[in-house]
Amino acid sequence: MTTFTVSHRHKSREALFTCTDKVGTGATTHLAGAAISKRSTIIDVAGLAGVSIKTVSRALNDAPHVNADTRRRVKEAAAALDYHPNIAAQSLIARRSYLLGLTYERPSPSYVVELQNGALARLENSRYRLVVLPFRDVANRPEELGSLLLRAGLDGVILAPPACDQHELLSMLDRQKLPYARITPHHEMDRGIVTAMDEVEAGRAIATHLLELGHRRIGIVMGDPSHAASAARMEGYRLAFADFDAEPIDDLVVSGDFTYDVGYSAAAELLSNSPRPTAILAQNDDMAVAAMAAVRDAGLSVPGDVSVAGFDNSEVSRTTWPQLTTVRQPVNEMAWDAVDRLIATLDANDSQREAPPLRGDHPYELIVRASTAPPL
Amino acid sequence: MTTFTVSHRHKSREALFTCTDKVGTGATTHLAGAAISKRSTIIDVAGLAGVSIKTVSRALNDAPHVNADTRRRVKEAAAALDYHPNIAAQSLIARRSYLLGLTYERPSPSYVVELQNGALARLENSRYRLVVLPFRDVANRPEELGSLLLRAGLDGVILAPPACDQHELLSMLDRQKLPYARITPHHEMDRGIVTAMDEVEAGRAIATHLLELGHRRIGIVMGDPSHAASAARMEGYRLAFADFDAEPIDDLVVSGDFTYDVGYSAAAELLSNSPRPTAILAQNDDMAVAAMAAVRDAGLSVPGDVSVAGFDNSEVSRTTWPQLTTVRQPVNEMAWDAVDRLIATLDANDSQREAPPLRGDHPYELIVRASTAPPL
DNA sequence: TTGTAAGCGTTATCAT
DNA sequence: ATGATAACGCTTACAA
Repeated sequence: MTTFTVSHRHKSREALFTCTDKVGTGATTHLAGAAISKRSTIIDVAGLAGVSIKTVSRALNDAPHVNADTRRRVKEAAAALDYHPNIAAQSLIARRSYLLGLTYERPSPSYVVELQNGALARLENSRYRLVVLPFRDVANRPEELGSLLLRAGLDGVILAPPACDQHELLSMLDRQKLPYARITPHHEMDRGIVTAMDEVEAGRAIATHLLELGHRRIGIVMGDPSHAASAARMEGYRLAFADFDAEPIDDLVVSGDFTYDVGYSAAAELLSNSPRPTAILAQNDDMAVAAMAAVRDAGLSVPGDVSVAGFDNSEVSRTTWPQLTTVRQPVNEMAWDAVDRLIATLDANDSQREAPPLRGDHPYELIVRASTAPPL
Repeated sequence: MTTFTVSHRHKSREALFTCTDKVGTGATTHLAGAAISKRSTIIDVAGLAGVSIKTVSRALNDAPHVNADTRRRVKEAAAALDYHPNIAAQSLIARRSYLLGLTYERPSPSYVVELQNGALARLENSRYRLVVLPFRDVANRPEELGSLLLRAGLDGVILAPPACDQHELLSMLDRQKLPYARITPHHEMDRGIVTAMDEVEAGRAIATHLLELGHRRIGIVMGDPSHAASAARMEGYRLAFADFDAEPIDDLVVSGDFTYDVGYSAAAELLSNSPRPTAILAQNDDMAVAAMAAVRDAGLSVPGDVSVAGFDNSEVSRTTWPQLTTVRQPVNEMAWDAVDRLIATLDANDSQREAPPLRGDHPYELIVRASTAPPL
C-alpha cells in the first residue's frame, strides 16, 4: 500500500491561494448584493398596478374574489418589477420556514448521497427546502446537536443513525415540539415517525447465504457500536448460525466502525488467525471492500481463498472487482418515506387533517454477486 | 458481471410498506407540532426577567451597554423558558436569510460529499446554513435553475460544474443581484467569485506520468462534455504529448460522461482495438475504476497488461485494488474557499468593508499508486 | 371585489 | 443603562 505523492504547479501561475484582485471590472456587478439594492416589495407592485397591497397578495396567491382583469394587471406589474415575495416575511406570519433538516454522522459518502437524494426526490416540486446538518459524535453530545437543530429554524428534521436513537436528543425535540422522522431499526423505542428496514432479517439473510455455501469459519467485522444496526445485524447472523446448528466463533468477531481504514485492519487481523477464516462478513460495503484489499495484500484471492460479503449495496459494491455480494438497504426509499411522512404530519397540524401512520417498513434484498463462493 | 437478486422477507413481519398506526400512544406527543404550540418569544423573556424587550435583545446578542447583572438575569430567563430567537423575524429585519445554496449536477457521490463537506466546514460556527439544490441537465434549462435559485430565498449560492459556466444562469443571477461563487476552471469568463484548480496543468501532469513510464498507445476516456474540465484536461494531455513529440491517437479517444457504466463501455471499446492500448487514462476515478473492471473482464491484469489512471483522488481511488494512480483535485478546499469568499462578500456589503478578491487558485497533486507501471 | 388596519417576532431609533 | 415605538414585508381579519 505504498503511495508516492508529488506536488506540482506550473511555474507560470501564481503561488498557492494567490488572489488576483479584479475588483473594478465589470465582473463586480454582482457585488452590489441583495442586501443593499432594495428588491421590490408588495407595495411597489401595488403602486404600479394601482391597487392595494391586499389585492396584490390575493392576486399573486391565486386567492378567490379577485377580478380577472385586476389579477392580470397585478401579475404584469409583478413581472415588470421582477417581484419575488420575501420569504422571511411569509415565514414569520405563517410560522413556517419551509425548511427541513437532514442530520447524519459521517458515514460513507454513498450512504449520505443516497439519503440526501431520497429526501430531495420527495421535496421536488414542494415548497420545502433541505438543509444539511452533519454532526459528529452525537453519542457524546446529544444536547449540542439538539440546540443546533432548534436554532436552525426548521419545520422538521430527518434523523439518520445514530442520532435517531439518542433519547436525550429526542426529548429535547419533543420538549420544543420540533417534529422529526427517524430512520432507525430500533423497533423497541417508539417515538415519533419511524422508517426502517428489518436489519435483523437482513443480517440473517446474508449470513445464511455464506452458511449455505458451506462456510463455517466466518470472520465478522462489526460496525460502529453506536449504530443500532450493528447489534441488529449481528443478531441476525446469530439466528442464521442457529439455523445451521452452529454459532459465530468468538475469536473471529472483531470490532469496526464502518470505515475503510478500520475495516482493513480488522480484516488483516482476522486473516492472521490459523486456520484462517474461509469467509469474511463485514457489516457494511466499505469495510467489505477493505477486507478484499486485505485478502489480496495477504497474497490470497477473492473468492478463491476467502469469500467476502458486505452490507448496504452501496455504489462501491458494484464498482469493485469482483463485484460484492451484499444486502441492499433501501436508503433512498427510506429517506423519501421519512420526508413524505414528516410533511404529511406538518400539513396535518395545519389543516386539522389526519396525521399519517407513524411507522413504515422497507424490504431488504439479498444480492449475490461474485465475491462469494463455496470454501475450498 | 452476472448478478443474482433474491428478495426475502421474514414471514412473521408485515407486508411491504405496512404501516402500523400507533397514533394515540404517548409517541404522538411530538405531533402537537411547532405550528400549533407557541414557542416562547422575546416578550416572554422580557416579562420573566422584568426588563424591556430591547434589553433582552441587547443582552442576548452580547451587545454593549448592558449591566452585567441584567445580562445574567436575562440569560437565565431565556434558558428557563427554552427561548430560541425566531429566525424568520431576524431575517426579515436583517434582510438576510442566512441561507446559502449549493448547486451541483449528479456527479459521483464522493465529489458531492467532498464539495458539501468543504462548504459545511466553513459554515460551522457561522450563522449561515446550507441548502442543497441539485439540478439535472442545467445545460438545457438554465433559466429553470435560475428561477429555482431566485425563489429559494438565498443570500448567495455556490455553483459547481457545470452550472458555474452557464452564461444565461449567471446573467439571471446578476440581474437579480443574487451573489454567487463559482467553482470552475474556466479562467476566460470572469464573472463573480471564482475558485479553481488548474485543470490543464493537472491533466498535463497525469499524462506526463504515463508518457514517462513509456506509454504511447494511451486510450483516453473523456468526461461529460458539458463540464469545462473535460476539455481542459484533454488540453493538458495534448500539451504533455507534445512535450514528448507525440500526440493522442484519435482512435483511442472515446467519449464518456464521468459515470461508471459509460466508463465501462468506453474502456471495453478501447480494449477492442488492436494493437490494444497499453494504458487507459480516464478523466475521473469512477471511469478509471470501471476501466479496471473492463480490463479484468477481458482477462487482462492491471497494471501488468494495461495501466489505468484516473482523476480526482476520490475515495474510490484509494479503496480500489490495486489503488489508483490519479490527480488530487482539492474539492474540499475549493468549496471551503468559495463559501469563505462568498460570505466575505456578503459581509462587505453590509458593513461597507472591502470586498474580498474574486479569484482563488488551488493546487493539484499527482498521486502515483499501484495501477500504473511501464508497458511490457 | 377591494381596501384598511392589525399583527407576526425581531432589531434599530431615539429618547430618557 | 434602559425603554417606548417604529420599522421589516407579508397575510389575515374585518370593513366598505
